[in-house]
Parts: sequence; structure tokens; C-alpha cells
Amino acid sequence: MRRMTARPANAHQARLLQLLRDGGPNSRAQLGDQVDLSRSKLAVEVDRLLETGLVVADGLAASRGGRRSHNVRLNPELRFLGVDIGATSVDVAVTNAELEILGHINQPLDVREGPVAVFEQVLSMAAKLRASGLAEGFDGAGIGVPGPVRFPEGVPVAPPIMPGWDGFPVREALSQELGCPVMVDNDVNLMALGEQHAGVARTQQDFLVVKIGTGIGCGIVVGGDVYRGTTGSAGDIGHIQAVPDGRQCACGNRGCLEAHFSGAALARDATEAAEQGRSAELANRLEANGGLSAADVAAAAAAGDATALDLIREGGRSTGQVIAGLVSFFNPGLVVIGGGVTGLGHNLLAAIRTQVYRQSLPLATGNLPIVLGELGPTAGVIGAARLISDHLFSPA
Amino acid sequence: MRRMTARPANAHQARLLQLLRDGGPNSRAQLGDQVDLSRSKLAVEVDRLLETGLVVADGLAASRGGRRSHNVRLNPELRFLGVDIGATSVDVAVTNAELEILGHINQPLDVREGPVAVFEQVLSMAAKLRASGLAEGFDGAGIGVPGPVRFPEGVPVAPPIMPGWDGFPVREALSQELGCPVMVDNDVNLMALGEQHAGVARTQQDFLVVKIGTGIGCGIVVGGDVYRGTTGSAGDIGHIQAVPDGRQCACGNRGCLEAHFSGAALARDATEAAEQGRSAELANRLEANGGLSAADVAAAAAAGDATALDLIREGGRSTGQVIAGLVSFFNPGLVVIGGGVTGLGHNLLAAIRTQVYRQSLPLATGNLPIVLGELGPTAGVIGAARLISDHLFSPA
DNA sequence: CGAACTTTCTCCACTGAGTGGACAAAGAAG
DNA sequence: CTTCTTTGTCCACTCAGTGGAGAAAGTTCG
Repeated sequence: MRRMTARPANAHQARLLQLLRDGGPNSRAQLGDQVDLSRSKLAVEVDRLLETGLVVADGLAASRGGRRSHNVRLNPELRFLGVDIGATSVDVAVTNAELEILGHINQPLDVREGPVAVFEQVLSMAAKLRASGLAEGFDGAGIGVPGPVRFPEGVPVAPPIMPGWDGFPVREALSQELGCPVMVDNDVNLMALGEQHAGVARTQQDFLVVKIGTGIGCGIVVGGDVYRGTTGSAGDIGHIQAVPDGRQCACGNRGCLEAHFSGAALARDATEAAEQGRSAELANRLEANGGLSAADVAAAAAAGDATALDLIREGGRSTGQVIAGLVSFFNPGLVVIGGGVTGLGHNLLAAIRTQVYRQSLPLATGNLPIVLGELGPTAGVIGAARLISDHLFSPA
Repeated sequence: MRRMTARPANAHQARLLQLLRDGGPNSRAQLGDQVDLSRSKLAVEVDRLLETGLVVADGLAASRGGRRSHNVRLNPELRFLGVDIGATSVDVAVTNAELEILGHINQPLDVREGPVAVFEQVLSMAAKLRASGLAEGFDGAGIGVPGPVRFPEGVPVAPPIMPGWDGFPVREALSQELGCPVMVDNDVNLMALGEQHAGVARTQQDFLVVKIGTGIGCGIVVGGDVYRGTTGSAGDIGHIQAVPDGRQCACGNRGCLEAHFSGAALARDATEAAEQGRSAELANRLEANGGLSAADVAAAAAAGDATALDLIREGGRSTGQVIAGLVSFFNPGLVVIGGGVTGLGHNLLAAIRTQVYRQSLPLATGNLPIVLGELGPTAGVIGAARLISDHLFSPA
């Protein structure tokens, strides 16, 4: 199949595409209820979209008390590729134009191997998905990387945990390989987009998404739009001081949040505790697996291990300490906690909540939900698909 | 003179009004260079604005090599009232439509006396300015209060330092008294608007303004617009923890920034130092004035007093500590330091800079200016005038 | 001084987006 | 079968906006 190349010709068409994306098949009449246009004008724009092939007819809808309406929907053959590169693993997914996941692969990966090796892997994963019949090609791709990005150009800048990537033209290179438009963003921003599109943040205009994985970062949404900062490093909260004169951090300072709590820090502290004989449970797991991860700590805590529970609580306290400051400053309507460490579940959430509600002023916390993300590991790829669809479904 | 009641009829007219406000008198041709409209359409809109009386003819401009152009300008009889209520003093100013200050009064005031008493004083100050011939009436007024505001309604909410004001309909009451449209905002946000309009932040899209006065707060500008948060308390950074297990704060927690550095905290610490005999310079001033203020500390430091200098440095360190976190999170293009405490000048700025540049990541600080505000005590009233003019110069 | 060029401003015919009403098609309710 | 409701199409009309022609007012230079 030839890939779609059409773009909406004006803001009305863009709006209609987004309504069809977020609301599924719709009749002209229903669309008319959601946009401020006369029926005549609306019909004209829908007809034009049908001509481009972006939208197709989708049979008759049930009657609403009169003549049945003709539904339209986004072309079901459209395909987006969502890529979420983490520090130690990568997610690749195929979605339709309504951003439903049709196929999803996760593989371990070391981002430090550099862009060339990583792209080879990503492209072979995409090829595998294509080979399985889910897509004949891609109409667009979104990709998230674990570091700051110069967004307009789609280029990582000075990413601490992925040295070889600095300045690498990710957008252009991938666009070349895939033969379709590509947008690049920070992985945390994509997680925020995902939770906004299909998760807990659906109705929110101003909210924060804190992703605790190998590292720790924060997605910022202002007025419904992701805020990226002047140089693309907004939300880089891993090196905010959480503990004065605390642990030495790789960045050269002491007491950074990331040095005290993150997937890596938790694994390190758990191993330390096991080796020092402070937890039989953790020591057993260390011996069994030859190493410890956040998941081991979660399991140990679930099994009632006090040391593991303490590690989680202490991490939650540090994280809550930093989040409390952000809440005072930003006054969000919602805080979402996500990332690999969410396996720690309620224990972590409780510790964070306690700290935030205690340290921030009542006006900011009075009606502030602090919740776990809804989408888990798919948040990133859904956000990636959302990113490219936002781009393609806006006037050319 | 009858006050102006007209509003721009469409976005084009609004844009033109804003260009005339920010750029002064302009010819149709010059305006045409700045908006994306044909000369014909532009002429039509300018003519309509002339009909409303918002804009008036302003003679012939110098030739640019051909026929001389007819200038137009905002009606020079338009008057805005800018009010900046602080914790211990109030500024009231009259501006023309180009937001130039025509008259300015500052008076001491205790905001805790409640809205009724404060309004009486503000209205008499406004009357005094009117009586001096600067204005026959006001076309609009902007007012800043030292606490969070529910912006759409113009009502303070749960303001810690001004108890009697909670829920008082400031906007409606003042609009009634003055007989003109009124907009209400937090004082720090107005300072940000002021520095954006006429100060150091003229070219910035994303920046922070930290106001250190009796208390401490932060104005946040995102994409050129003030961000106020979900409940209007965004930027309330006075109670972010700066020193773990630090000083007891009025809010109930320990180590809040405001408890360690602000006009009030500095005066308290200086008095303590004087009484404990740690500074002869400060002790002399305490005896002479019967009390100490931030200005005394500034003077003592300028005179070479080591204790005063230490107080400033320590305060700057705490402030920088908090700002460093905000910089990592928000990645602004500029940080402006303002408020009464800016009298401490370079010593304070140096301490803040040191801390921020040391604690935040290079990508965020690499090209980040941290500067003092340009407008001093007029920032608030200019911002107030800007607030109401933005409102009036937008489509009705 | 007059001719040629520039800039500014006005006028006007034309385009194209968008509206709203009339009407037809299709179904529901009684 | 009649009446009412909803959906979709058609069409005349309005109005924002364009772009070119040309007049008005200046400058420059031979």
C-alpha cells in the first residue's frame, strides 16, 4: 500500500482529524456538535478529508430518532510507529490512527552502545512487526530518548546517560530509514503525552508526570501542551538536591535525588543491605539471581521484609521532598508517578504522598491527586504515536 | 471627559492596539510591516479604530523617501491606574495607554488591616493623583495583592499574610468604586509582567522572576504568558524547604526559604546579631533607628561589616539553593531577582549565582542570565497597567 | 525647474470562506 | 398512513480579505 502523504489543509480539518482520533468513528452530525461550524461547511471539509484518503466512510450509525447518519472514521490502514528508548530496554509498538496498540515488542538494550547500534535494533524490531502483518509501512513515527532533546530539530543535546548521542540527527536519520515523518522527544515527555491521551490525565490541563526508572525525570504539561524549556532540559529533576551533603552523585554534586532514589540507586542500596546482612530476604534473592533489581525489592517488601520496606519508604520520602517543592512552585492539578519503579506500588505512593501533603501549602495540595500512571510500560509508545499524530494532524 | 468604553472588535484591531501600545505612534505603513494584512484591510481596521476613539491621528511622520505618512497613536487621554499592594506599603500610579508612568505615589500600609481600610487608602491615593490633573477618570485599573488570587474572578484565596482578604471580591468592589474594568493578580505576577513589558525580560518567552520582599515569591512566564497554576498559587516558593530541620516557620514546617531569607527574616537575624554583639555596625544602627531593616543590613555590608555580609551571603545561598532546583525543573531562559531586598545588590546576586551555577546542570545554566530587575519599585504598577491593558486590548 | 522614481494611501472589483434557510431523504412514533 | 425528528444536500447570500490601478505627496538628480 502507498503510504498516506496528505495533511489537513486547514485548522478545521486538523480539528476534525483529532476528534476522529480521540473519539473514534463519528457521524457528521456528531462532529458538528463538537466543532463550531455550520453543517454545510462541516460537510465540505469532511468531503475533502474523504478525498485525501485520510478519512473513510464507515457505514451507517444507529438512528438517534430520525434518519440514520453516515459514519466516517480515520483510515484504518494508517499506521504509526511508537519507539520508547530507555536506558536498559526499548519498546517498539505499532498503532492505528486512533492510537490503539496493534503490536508491541520490548527488548533489553544498552543505550550507551550509541545511536547506530540502537537504531539497527529498533529497525529490526519494526521490521518484525511489519513482517507479522500488522503494517505494510508507516505513516509516521514518534521516538523517545532518555535525555534532553532540541525538539524542533529532533536532536539529543548533552545527554548524560547516553554520551554517544550528543548532536546525532535522530529525526533525520530515522526519517530516512523509515521513509516517513518522525518526531523525537524526551521519554518522560512522551509518557506525559501518553497518560494525557489515554491514561489518568485525560481531563487535566496542568499536571506533572514523574518517571522513576533507571534515572528520574519529570514531564510538565502546561495548558494541555508539553513544556520543554528553553534548551529542552525542563523536567530534569534527577539532580535537584534531595539530601544535603548526601550521597555522591555521578554529576559531581552530593545528595542529588537520583543518587538517593531511582532504579539504579535502589538496586545498589538493596545489594548493600544484603551484603551487610541486614536482610535475609534480599540476601537470598541476591544469591539466587546474582544481582538485585527494583523488582526484587518490591517482592521482598511484599513478603514483609522490613529492610526492603525501609528502602522504599526512604526513597519515597526523598522523592516526595523534591515533588513537594515542585508542587509549591508549579501548583499542578495532578501528579502522576510512573516508570519502572512503580512496581513498588502503594508503599512508594504512600511515602510520597505523606511527604508532599506535609510539606506543601494546603492551597496547592488541597485538591491534588497523586496517583500511579494507568498505562504502565505502554505509556511511552502511546505518547510517541500521539506526538507524531499531533504533528501530522496539524495544518501543513 | 467621558471614559472610553470601546473594545477592539476583532483580533486584528487587538493586535494593532498592542503594537501602538508597545511601539508608540506609528504610520499605517509601519503597522503594515508588523502585521500580516494587505494595506487595504489594514486601512479599514485603522479607520474603525479611529472611529471608536481608542486611536487618534497624530500628524505627519518624516518621509521615508516618498510621500509622508499619517501617524496614528493611542488616544493620549486614556488613563490606566496601577496598584501594587505589598505587605507593608502600597504603590499607586497613573499611566497613559502606552503604559508610561505619569504619576506615582508610595505610602506605608499594613495589609492586615483588611480590604476595607486598604481600599479607602488606595482610593484616596487615586483621588489625589486625579486631583493633580493627571487624569479625569480611569479607563481601567490593574491591582496586585501579596497572595494567591483566583484569577478569572479576581478574588484572593487563602492568603497567609492577609487573613481578612480571603474571598473578598476585590475586582468587583474596585470596579464599582472606580467605575471602570479592573483586573486582579498576584503582586509577583505583576512584577513579571512589568519586567516583560519594559524591563530586562523584554525578549524572553520563558523566564522566572523571584521577588524577595517581606515574603518571597516567584512569577512564572511560559511562552510569553504568566502561568498561574491550577488554584492560582503557582510560584509560591516561600515555603519550599531550603534548610532541612532549619528555622521554625509560621506555616508550621521547619526550614522554609521564607523563614531563612526574606525582608522579615533578614531584619530579625540582623537584630539578633546586633543584640548578641556580633556586629558593632548593626548595633549602632539598631540604637539609632530603634529597629533594623534590610536597608540597614545593606548599608552595613557596604560599610564593610563582615557580619552583615555573612547574613546576605547566607541568605543568597539558601535562595540560590531553591532557585537551582527551579532552574533544573523549569529550564528558564532568564532569572530575574527583584523586590525590596534587591538593595542588597551585587553581594546577594553573587551568592545566588554561585549556588545556582554549582547545583544545576550545565545544559540548563549554560546560557542562563541571572540578573536584577530593571524597574525597581515601578515594576509592579507597570505590570498592573499592562494587565488591564492586555485585557482591554483583546477582542470583547 | 522638470522628469523620473519612491512611498503612502484610497478605491474597487474579485475571491473564497462561511452562513443559514429550503428541501429532500430516511427513519421513529402513534 | 400521517406526523415528527434527524440527517444530509443544495444554493443564494454575506463578509472578510486580496491585489492591482491609480492618485497624492515627496525625494533625487540631470
